Amino acid sequence: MTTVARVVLDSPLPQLDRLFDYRVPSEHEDACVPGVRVKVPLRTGARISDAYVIEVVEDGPGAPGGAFPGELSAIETLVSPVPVLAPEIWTLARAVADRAAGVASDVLRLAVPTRQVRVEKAWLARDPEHVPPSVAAPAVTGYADGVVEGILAANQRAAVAAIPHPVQLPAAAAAAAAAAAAADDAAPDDPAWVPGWALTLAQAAASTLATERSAVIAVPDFRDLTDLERALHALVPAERVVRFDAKQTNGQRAKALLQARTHPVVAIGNRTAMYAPASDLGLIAMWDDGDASFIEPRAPYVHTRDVALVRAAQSGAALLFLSHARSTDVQRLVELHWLDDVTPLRAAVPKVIPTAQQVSAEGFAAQARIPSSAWRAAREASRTGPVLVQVANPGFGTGLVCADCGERAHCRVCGGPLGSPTHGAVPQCRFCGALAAGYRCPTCGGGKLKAVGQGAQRTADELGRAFPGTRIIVADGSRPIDEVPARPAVVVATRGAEPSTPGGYACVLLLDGEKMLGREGLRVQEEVLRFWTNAAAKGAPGAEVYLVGIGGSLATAMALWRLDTPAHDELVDRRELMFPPAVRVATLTGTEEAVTAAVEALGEAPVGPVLGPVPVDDPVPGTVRAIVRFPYAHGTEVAATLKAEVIRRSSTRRVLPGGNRRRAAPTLRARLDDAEPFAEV
DNA sequence: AGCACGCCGACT
DNA sequence: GTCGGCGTGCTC
Repeated sequence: MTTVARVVLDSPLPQLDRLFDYRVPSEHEDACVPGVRVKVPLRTGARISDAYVIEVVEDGPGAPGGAFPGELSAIETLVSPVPVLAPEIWTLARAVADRAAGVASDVLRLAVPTRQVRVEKAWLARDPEHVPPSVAAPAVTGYADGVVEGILAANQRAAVAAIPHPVQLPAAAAAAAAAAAAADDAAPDDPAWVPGWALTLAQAAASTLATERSAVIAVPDFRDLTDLERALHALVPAERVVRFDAKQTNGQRAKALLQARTHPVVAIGNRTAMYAPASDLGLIAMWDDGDASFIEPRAPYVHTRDVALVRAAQSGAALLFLSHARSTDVQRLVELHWLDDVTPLRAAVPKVIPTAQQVSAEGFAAQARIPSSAWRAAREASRTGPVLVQVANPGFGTGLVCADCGERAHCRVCGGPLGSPTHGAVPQCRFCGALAAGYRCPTCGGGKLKAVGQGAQRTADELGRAFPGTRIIVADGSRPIDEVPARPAVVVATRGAEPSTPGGYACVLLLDGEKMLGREGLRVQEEVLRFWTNAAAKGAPGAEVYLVGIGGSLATAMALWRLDTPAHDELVDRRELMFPPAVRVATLTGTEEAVTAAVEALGEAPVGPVLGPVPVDDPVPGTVRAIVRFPYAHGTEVAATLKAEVIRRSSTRRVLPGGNRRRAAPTLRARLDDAEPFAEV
């Protein structure tokens, strides 16, 4: 009778992506439980691999069938008795990897931080009797009575249109009121305002916590995380909120991970939060799933939305996607009736006023870009509170041209476009950053450059002249501002970098919309709608929002605040073209032979013509790439076939045509649901 | 990845 | 007759 541990190796090799059996030495029998880290010998005893124990079984004379027939090696070291890999996170990683034809240990690398001895010691020494304070279930406000609560209670799933304006936190409001009554020392910048979505998610999380179940919430960026955390702290004891984010040290992440496993908590954060091992999961939620930050840059490149969908299916927890502009991916699930469609009470949607007139010629003053109605409204509003002006580009202009002949100025190093970050600064390449002092136009020899297009700085300069005496604030990627005070000012911000203001802006101007829509790409329209709606939602309830230079169906959708309509229309187009997310895609790269064989192995599963193979020279010359499209219903089968092909190729030939051995370049790589090939369609 | 096993050319 | 070449395949 021996104790056998089935382990998953920490290896990126697809042929090792399965469970291996090892004998558990008797001195480790007590501590060897699922989730602990071990070191195991591989092949020859000299090679040691890190691994996680997945299950522990007794293997005796009446051994269970299917066990490894040969003689087992013993576990080399039991690294720590702390079980860091929760069973449900293993199941999740396995399913996420399978869906993407990837390797489970790659997913585990995203889900489990590296070991932190001090943190583990502190956790082992914790008081096991300690019970954190319980939480009262708040009402979810701003929606029809009981609608969101009903979804949570029944573990259902929904796409939820967010409340499109800032809201005041109930508890903080009460505290502020009490403070004002006792002594008149309220803080000048009131921390009691958060975006509507943040309060809704905090209320939903608190309701879940009230039933002693956990919630996991993923948001795209750091500022969103701050907003959500602030809202949660008004409803939930700090001890019950666990944060996962990219800026954390490894120790902080390791601590958060163990904390999440100990008691029901609200786990919040960026992409990695979706892998938080929160005990007894009751709610999975995402804010603004269309944000590109949710695209995982590490193998197997699984989008957080897909992780959420897999986890929801496995856990049976409620699932909420909150956003203003709906992604086509979520729209697809709504149209399948897999997600319910929930909208807030329409008491205070932004008053969007599209102004369709065309004012796009380059080099005009700000005044000329802004229609007179919007101009008057902004001027009026800037007397009482801050006005937000959204522009497409940072800096002084979008680019530089020769002042004499009008030829576009390019970098001498890499050929990229030149720009000038501040007025009068030395021109700099926007791609490689090289400075271009003493630039001479290669066409006419002229030495003077002028800016074309309007950046945030130029718009700010012009507005400053047009609004004498008004404070002008510029916020962009290089000068981020989280919040501005609720005082008269004009805030010029690039899309996505808009500061918040307590209570919301008095008026919002959305400039450059046409320019933003002019970019090429499959998801441009979705993205622009996100930028517009997220900026519009920074306005006070019912504030006027001028959408400049836009007409047609997008303007109508904005004016009616019906953001599912463009998502639906877009999805109809994608179905016709067979582009994602109407279908799934697999990108295959490698030798022509391997790629062709992989396409053939897929048999009848793909739909539409195979795109390629075309030469790409990406890892090495001689590489080709093909894109196949397939229906969601064939996903399991396609991923399994491609994974098998990758394994087959990884353990056979590593020689490229020409006879030179290329050990670094695998003959076949498969990547599923990669949006990049379509980014410029 | 690494490393052992296996079937064809030049050596004491 | 054997030593060793690297292509092929496996790792509990």
